[in-house]
Amino acid sequence: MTGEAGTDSGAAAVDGVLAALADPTRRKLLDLLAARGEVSATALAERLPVTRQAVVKHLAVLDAAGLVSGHRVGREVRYEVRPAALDATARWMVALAADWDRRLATIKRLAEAAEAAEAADAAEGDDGRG
Amino acid sequence: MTGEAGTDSGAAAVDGVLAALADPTRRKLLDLLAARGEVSATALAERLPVTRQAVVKHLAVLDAAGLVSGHRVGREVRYEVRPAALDATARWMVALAADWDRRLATIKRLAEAAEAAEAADAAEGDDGRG
DNA sequence: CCGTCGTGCAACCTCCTGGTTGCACCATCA
DNA sequence: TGATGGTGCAACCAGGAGGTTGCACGACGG
Repeated sequence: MTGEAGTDSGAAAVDGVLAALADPTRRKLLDLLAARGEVSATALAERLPVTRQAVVKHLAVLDAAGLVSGHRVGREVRYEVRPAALDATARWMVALAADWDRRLATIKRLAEAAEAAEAADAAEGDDGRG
Repeated sequence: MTGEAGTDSGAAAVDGVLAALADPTRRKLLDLLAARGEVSATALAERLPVTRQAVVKHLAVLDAAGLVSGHRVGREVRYEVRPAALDATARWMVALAADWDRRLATIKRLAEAAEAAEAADAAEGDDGRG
C-alpha cells in the first residue's frame, strides 16, 4: 500500500529505521560500531552501561531494521553497520522536508490569494460596483 | 513555548525529532498537517482512529520536537508543520550515513593493510629470517 | 443569557520496551 | 579433558508511552 506521502523511497523500511534510531542506546551502539568496525556483543557491552543481553536485544532491533548485520567468527558474533538502510531513510527524510516546504508554500500562497479575493469581494460589495 | 529554535544542529534536537518520528500515528498526523495546512486537534482526531486527547498528546510531543507549532484562533488551536527541525534532522542523518560510509571504507582499508602487513611479517619470519 | 463546541487538565489503564538475572550450550585453549 | 569465554534462550521486572474517560472552563452563536 503505497501512496501515503508523495515522497516514497521505501516507506516500509523507514518505519523500522526510525523506530530503531529513536533509542539513544541504539544510536550509541551504532556510533561504536561505525567507529570500530566489526565488534562482538560482549565487547560492545563493555563500552556501555548495560548488560550484554540488553546489547544483544538492541542489536536484534538494529538488525531487523537493516542497520547492522552480524556474522559468526569462531565462538563470537561480529556486528557491523549497514549504511544502506540509513542512507535510504536519510533520503526519505530529505524528500519529506522538501515536500513540507513545498506544500507549506503552496498553502500560504492559496491562503493569501483567498484573502485577497475576499477583500476584493468585500470591496466590491461595499463600493457598490457592478 | 515548547518549540525549540534549532540553535545547534546536534544531538539534542535530533533526539527529540527521531523519538517523535518513531510513532506511526505521529507521522500520520504530520502527513495530515502537511497536506491540510492549519488544522485543529479536534479536526485531526476525526481523521484518525484515536480520540482527540490522544491527538493532543501527540501534538505536544511533536511541538516539543519542534516539528509543529500551534496558535490559538478563537476557541480553537490550529497546528501546522515546522520544516526546520525535520530539515535539520534530515541533514544530520545524511551526514551520518556519509560518515558511516567513510569510516567503513577506512576500516576496511586498514584491515586489508594489516592483513597484508601480517602476511608480510609472517613471510619475513618464515622466509627472510634464519 | 444560554446552549454548544473546542480546549485543557487529571486520573487511570494496558501493553510494550528496555533492562536484568540465571542457565544451558558450544567453541577454544591449556 | 577440563576450564574458560562467548553466545542464545527464557523468565521476570519496572517504567513509560499510547490511549481512554470524565470533567471543568472559556469562546461563540442564537
